[in-house]
Amino acid sequence: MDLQVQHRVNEMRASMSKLGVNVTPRRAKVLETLASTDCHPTVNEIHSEVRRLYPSTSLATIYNTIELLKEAGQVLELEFSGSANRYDGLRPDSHPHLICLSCRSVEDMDMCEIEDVSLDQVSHASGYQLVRQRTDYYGICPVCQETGDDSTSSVGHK
Amino acid sequence: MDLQVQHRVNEMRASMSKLGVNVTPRRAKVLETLASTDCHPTVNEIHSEVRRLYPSTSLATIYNTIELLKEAGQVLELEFSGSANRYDGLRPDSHPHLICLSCRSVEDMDMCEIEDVSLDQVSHASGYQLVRQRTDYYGICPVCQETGDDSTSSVGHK
DNA sequence: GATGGTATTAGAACGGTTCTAATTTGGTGG
DNA sequence: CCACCAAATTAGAACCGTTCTAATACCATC
Repeated sequence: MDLQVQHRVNEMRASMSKLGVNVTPRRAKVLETLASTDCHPTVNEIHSEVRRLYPSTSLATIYNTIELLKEAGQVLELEFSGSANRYDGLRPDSHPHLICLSCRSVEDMDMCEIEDVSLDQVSHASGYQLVRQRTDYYGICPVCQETGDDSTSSVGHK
Repeated sequence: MDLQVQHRVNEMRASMSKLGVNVTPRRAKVLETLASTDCHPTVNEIHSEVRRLYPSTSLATIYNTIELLKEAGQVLELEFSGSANRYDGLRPDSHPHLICLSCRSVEDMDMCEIEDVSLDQVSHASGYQLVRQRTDYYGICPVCQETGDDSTSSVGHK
C-alpha cells in the first residue's frame, strides 16, 4: 500500500479508536478503499472493492462503517437525490466539487485563486450555528466536451 | 392574489408558453403555490396545496409540472438524498441557501457583504462548461437554537 | 356528436438507504 | 478447552421519494 494511503488510513483508524470503535478487517478495507482513490466512490463501488478481499461482505457493513466514519468526522458525504451518494475519505472537511452532468464524475475543485467564503463569516451574518457547507459546480467536464458526449441533452424530454 | 405573486406567475406562464406548454388550471395552481412562498416547499406540500382547489390531483401532475418548469428554467430544484427535494420558484437562478439540520427549514442566504464566486471564473479555471452551481450552509437556525431543539444530537447513535 | 391529441390519474416499478432479526465471530473467565 | 457475552455481520424486508406505465378523462376542432 502506498505510504500516503497508509498514513491516511492510520488517521482514520486513530479517530475511530478514539471513539471506541473496533476497526475490524472489513472495516479496515473500507478505510483503505476510501483512502486509495480521489474518485469519490459510491457505496456500491466500495462494496465491490471490499468483496474482492472478503466476498461475503454485505452492503449493510459498508453503510455501517461509513456511518461510523461520519461520526468520527473522517469522511465527507456528498448526497444526491437522483443517484447514489458519493464519499470523500481523503478530505473529510467541507470543500467544493466539480460535477460532470454527463459522466457523473466528481472531482475536488482546488484553485488557489478562488477564495472560499468562511463558515464563521456566514455564521455571524446569518445567526446560524453552522457546522459545514457544500458547494458544487455542475457542468460538462473537459473529457466529455471532447467526446461530445452530453447525456443531458436527451434527458427530461419525452 | 398578491401583485408580486401575480407578476411572478405571469413570468412563469410566459416561459412555459414560449416552450409551447399549455398552462392548465392545475399547472397554474402549481405555479401560484411556488410563487407564493419562500419556504422552498416539497412536492408533497405543493400537492396538498393544489388539492385544496382540485382534490383529485395526483402526485404525478405535480412532478410533471415541475419537470416542465425546470425545462423552462423557472424553478430551482434543491436535491436531498435523505429527504424530499425542495423547490424555489421565486428565484430560479443558482443562489446559496441556509439549511437547518434540526427543523429542516431552507432559506435563501442573501448577504450583500458576501461575494459569490462567479461561474465564469470557475469555468475558466477548471475547463468545465458550467451551467449552475449550488451552495448550502448547514447548521442550526436561530429559532432552533433558542428552543434548544437539536435533533442532530440524537441522530446516528445507537 | 365523432376524432385526435394532450392532460391526468392510480398504481406499479425502481433505486438507494435504513431497519430488523438471526447468525457468526472473537475475546474472557471459568 | 469450553461456555458465555458483546460486538460484528448477514440477508433480506421495509421504506420513501421519484419515475414510469397504461388506462382514462378532457377539450378543441371539425
